Amino acid sequence: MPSVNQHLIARRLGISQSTVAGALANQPRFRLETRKRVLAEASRLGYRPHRFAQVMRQGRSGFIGMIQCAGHMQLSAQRSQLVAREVHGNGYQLLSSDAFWFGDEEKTACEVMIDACVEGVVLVSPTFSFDALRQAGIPVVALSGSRQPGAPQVRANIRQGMHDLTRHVIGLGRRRLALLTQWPLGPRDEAACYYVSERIEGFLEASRESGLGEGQAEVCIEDYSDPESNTYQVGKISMRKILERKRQPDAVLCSNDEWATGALAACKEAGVRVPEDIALTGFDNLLASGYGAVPLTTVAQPIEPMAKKAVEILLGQIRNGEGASPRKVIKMPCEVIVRHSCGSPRQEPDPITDPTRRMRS
Amino acid sequence: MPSVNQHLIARRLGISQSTVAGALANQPRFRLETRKRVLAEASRLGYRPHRFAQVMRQGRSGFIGMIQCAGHMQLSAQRSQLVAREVHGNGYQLLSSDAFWFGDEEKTACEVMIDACVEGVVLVSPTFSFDALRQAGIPVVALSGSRQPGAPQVRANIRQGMHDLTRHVIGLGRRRLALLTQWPLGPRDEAACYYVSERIEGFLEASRESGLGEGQAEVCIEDYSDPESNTYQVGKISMRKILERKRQPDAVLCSNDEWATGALAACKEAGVRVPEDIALTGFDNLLASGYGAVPLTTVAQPIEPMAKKAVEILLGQIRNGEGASPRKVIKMPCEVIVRHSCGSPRQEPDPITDPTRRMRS
DNA sequence: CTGTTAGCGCGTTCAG
DNA sequence: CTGAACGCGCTAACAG
Repeated sequence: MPSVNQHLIARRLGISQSTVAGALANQPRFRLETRKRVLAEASRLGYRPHRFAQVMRQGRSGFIGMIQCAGHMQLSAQRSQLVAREVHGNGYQLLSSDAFWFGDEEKTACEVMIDACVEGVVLVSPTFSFDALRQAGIPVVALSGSRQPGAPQVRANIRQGMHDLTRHVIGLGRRRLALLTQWPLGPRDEAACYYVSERIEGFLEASRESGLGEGQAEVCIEDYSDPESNTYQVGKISMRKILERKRQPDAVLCSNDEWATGALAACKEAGVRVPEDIALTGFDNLLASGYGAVPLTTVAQPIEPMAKKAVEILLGQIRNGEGASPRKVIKMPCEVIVRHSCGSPRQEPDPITDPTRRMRS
Repeated sequence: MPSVNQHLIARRLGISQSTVAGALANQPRFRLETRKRVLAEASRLGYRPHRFAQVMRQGRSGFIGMIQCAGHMQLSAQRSQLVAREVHGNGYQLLSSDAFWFGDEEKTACEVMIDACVEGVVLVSPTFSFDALRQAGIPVVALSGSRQPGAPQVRANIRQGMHDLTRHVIGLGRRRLALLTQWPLGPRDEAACYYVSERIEGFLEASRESGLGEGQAEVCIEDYSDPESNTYQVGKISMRKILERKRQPDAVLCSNDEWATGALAACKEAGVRVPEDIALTGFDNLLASGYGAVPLTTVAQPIEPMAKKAVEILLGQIRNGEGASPRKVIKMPCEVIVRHSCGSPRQEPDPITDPTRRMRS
């Protein structure tokens, strides 16, 4: 397709194609002058080697694939951007696609990758199993998302993040905590859904450590299965249910920032003040979270080091031929981002002297 | 690279490679039985044609490229998702990249596309000029973003959207309007920056139509050039400046939803109520905008028809060999989404009987 | 109806 | 030091 090829350069210089090939590869066996002439003519004509021909000849494509699930979510988008930078930094081209682009989800995405002869694939927040890739002998690494059979995974230490966040909230004097979370729609095996189960574990662990008793640390598992409604909406509806109760928590820990944003809206609607009446937290530290009506206290994942590590592992697999890390899981530490949605430290609220509780009828 | 090729199938069936090729292509000149046998053996061995070899032979790659600028922004991400679906629906593979992935911005992105022999490129919200593609003879279409020399563009009718929104706000009784907008950092020619100038025009036009006089429709052009700060932050800071004034507007129209969200936070900080004291609007109708503390009145672009149209035009260019639409601009209508941030219709506020003005000292 | 042959652009080997 | 020749996997024109 590129109209200017080695043959053309050769003809214009009155030499043979293979000489051009050798000169372009800077093989020392050619006279320096010849090499210079070839290079000059090549750049003058705007020569670019035909990648596809190179691939056919060399066997390796120089492509690394990236498949995201739900790249429209901000966190996923941030991750993929960092992966891309890392891939390019290592001299590869990136072929990216989104599983949601296709009707039949993961199947087509895998075929695209296989067809393009990618040397490896980074799965960004996968929600399906992409076993077809491994069966085709392509090295794979998962960056967050669900666990992939036989592939290493780099992910955040959700448990530690939730643990630290819970302790922070308790440290501010809150005593009736609720964790708002949701099982994913797909299969619920523990390994795949670590991001749910670790949130719960970290939450309960921190509560126990702080001496919170029965009913002081409640886990609310929402089973909201309408795939049409967006994440904010789910958070809003879930929070409404909590606000309808007789006895309300004084802190609600949401499983992500979108939920928390929706929950905030529900509070506002109901006349419940944040953080005075109820403390609210998110997870993931989205860009918007610091700039809403109530800046969110949340947990940040180390997305940059995570992306770096994932690509590093993949390249290791490609080079060492699968010899690197077989079924390893690398957990990287989260950090609590303190903003305004939990307020300042406060005493155990005295139900008699404290007039701030429950403004709604 | 794919270890199973036509040659292998041929050997196993005791026929020649070219027969296999013909049978796989379903050429009617072969016996039905032969074709069936070949197809069966092919699928049994998991044969997939080597795309790169096909490309070399046929000249066409079956790839369509997509370059986004700032794919981490939600609107851009939504657009690219729709483009992807459209591209696949037309039997092409999508090769996508983000100009921000590379250090040197557009240059590498173009090279990637050229190297991959894409047959055309959709530019999603481009902020640079991607002339290198056109120079390489690759058909291009821009979806929103800045105008590309010699390439058709599909974009929203920003002017009409802003016009309708302004009329809506005025219709609710607001009389001191401010439009908050910003010139992009790059070159400021009108054609490229229509999304700024059309906002201004639509705003002023609607104001004039409604009989608003001097000082009742103000355009505030922020020149905030710190590339580090995010969009929400810019909106917040810009709004703060307005709130510091002696005489404040009673409606602030922000140039996008992120700005409006940041502006909302600034109001909250300053004790200014939305919509009671100040009406606030956004633009783009992001997912979050309906679920914040104050659901945003905003303008929705018809992103789905836009994506469809852009791909349709590109395919036309590819097929008809540049003959389709040379330097056409297709504008598609926007729709005002009414939520809560402008409140209900109200009388001209009476400064004496109305106690709601300006709570801050 | 089937097989032989040529060549897409590149990199490598082997003669000269 | 240089060029001729080959083959990666595939398609298409042509010969049997």
